[in-house]
Amino acid sequence: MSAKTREFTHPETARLEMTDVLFALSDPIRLELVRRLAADGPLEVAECQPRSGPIPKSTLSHHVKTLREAGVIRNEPQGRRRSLSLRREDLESRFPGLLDAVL
Amino acid sequence: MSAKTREFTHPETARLEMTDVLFALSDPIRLELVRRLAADGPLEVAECQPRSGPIPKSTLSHHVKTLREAGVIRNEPQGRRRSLSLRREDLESRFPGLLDAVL
DNA sequence: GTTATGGTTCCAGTATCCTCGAACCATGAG
DNA sequence: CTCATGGTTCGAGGATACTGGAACCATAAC
Repeated sequence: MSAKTREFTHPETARLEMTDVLFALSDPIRLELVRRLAADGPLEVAECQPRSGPIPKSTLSHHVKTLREAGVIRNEPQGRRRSLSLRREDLESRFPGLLDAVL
Repeated sequence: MSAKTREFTHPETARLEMTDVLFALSDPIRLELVRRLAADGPLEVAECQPRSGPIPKSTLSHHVKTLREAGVIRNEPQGRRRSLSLRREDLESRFPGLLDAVL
């Protein structure tokens, strides 16, 4: 019940940079991850393995971090696991149409 | 009058990769260049200097090349100069809405 | 408490990219 | 032809990103 689990920092919607978002989406693994989040809703990190084959969890964690820091996804602790979700509304309000064009 | 000037290779519309396009657009200098092309129409390379301050022409040429190889812009010889233009229709047909969302 | 698990962090190695000067190239002007 | 110009290409240095193993951390289960 103690909340020792670190809450990650997420950039505010108003401060999202288009170049950062585009860069985060320009990697095949990350783009696939985002598309799956868009289709299947919130997922745990372990469920985000690319179809092309499993990658080490440290690598996956790195890509998740890149997407989070760019403001594309949210990473929230949920018990022992973590819930990844797409920041749909935030992205839509800041960069209208961008996410739809990418998905 | 001889056409010794090299024609650059431009990727076919059908073969444009979304990750390549997103990556090409994820650099501030290149994004600004694309936006100017969208607003002002075809430009020469020398006219594409960023407002933040002039950069060496070799650097600028490198960014132009990145955009061309990703299929974002066209680079055609025009006399002694070169004409840069946005591949609007190609991008629109391959990735509908993407360019509009970025501009 | 002990253990197993989902996930992050640290670190090093490799690869890729950005930058920029220098050399080069083709064209148009004189 | 000679020269100036717009632009590319080459090469090297530095910065940044991707990958992956190992250590670590907090939680849930036992």
